[in-house]
Amino acid sequence: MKSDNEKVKIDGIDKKILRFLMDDARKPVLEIARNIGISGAAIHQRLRKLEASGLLAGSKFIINPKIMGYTTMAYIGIYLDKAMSNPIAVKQLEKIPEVLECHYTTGNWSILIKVLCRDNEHLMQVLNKEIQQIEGVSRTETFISLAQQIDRQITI
Amino acid sequence: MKSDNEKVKIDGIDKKILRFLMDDARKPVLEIARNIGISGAAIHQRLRKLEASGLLAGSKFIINPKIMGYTTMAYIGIYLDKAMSNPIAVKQLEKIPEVLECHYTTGNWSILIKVLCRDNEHLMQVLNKEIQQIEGVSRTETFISLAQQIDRQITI
DNA sequence: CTTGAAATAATAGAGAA
DNA sequence: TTCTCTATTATTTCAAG
Repeated sequence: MKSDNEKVKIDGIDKKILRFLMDDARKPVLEIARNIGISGAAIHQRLRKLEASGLLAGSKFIINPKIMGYTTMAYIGIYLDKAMSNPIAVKQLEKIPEVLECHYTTGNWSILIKVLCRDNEHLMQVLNKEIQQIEGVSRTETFISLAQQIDRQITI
Repeated sequence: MKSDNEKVKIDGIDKKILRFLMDDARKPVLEIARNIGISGAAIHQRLRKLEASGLLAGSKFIINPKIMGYTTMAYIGIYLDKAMSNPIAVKQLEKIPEVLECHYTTGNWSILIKVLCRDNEHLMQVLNKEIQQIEGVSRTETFISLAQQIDRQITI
């Protein structure tokens, strides 16, 4: 694994491989091989290299939260008291399963989080009974995502 | 595929399978089978059911943008003129590859987007030469993510 | 859900362009 | 180096119980 900020050079074949797998992590290597016209072993070797470079950070099954009854997504900007250190707050946020992302941000807030809840009532409970209860949280601003209209990774 | 808001019932075995695959989409079904003590074919059958239910929305290879030289992530709140319809703006945003997410939100802004850029200068260019140039965009507020401290999917 | 068989894929090693 | 070819092992997938 290279140091996290070191750029890696990838060629057109690498890009083709990555585009296939970013779209479907379970696509068989041999199928990709047939598509782009080199041997499966070559793809395999390239994938090992890409993995060693740190560029490949694993793979995930994507599940549709709506089917599980989770239909309310929101961003919440959190103001922390000066005395409250960010890492301690993050540790508390980690314990709340509805918190999917947490960013240490410039601007108004100390922290910006993304939460996923079943409905607005559930969101209200998470806000009042979980997030507001964290010591050092002084105020929050909530933005409900009525629709997520774009969702993608970096373009290769 | 069930209608998008219909809940699906999954049992403990489904949950175990999903937890494995949400963490590593390429984990062999037989390996999961050995882990949880049922046959590979049973897992296969369950996965087909979960896929048919719409709960499984595919799989993705995750790539580490830092290794590609993309180190600046930011959220941008966008104010739209009343005359500007959201779908038209979204169509323009889709053309900007640095825009990874786009949410139609309640609250101050009409739109909240997530962008990924190489550095702050690149972010500035995307802001000034791409986003601000979209017709109907009156003002923006940018929040740079200094660190993403949590990043996960819904807990099963 | 299981078994068992057939088709397909992953992977390692040797050697050529 | 990066590829191809080949052989071995492992996995996927299907049909039947």
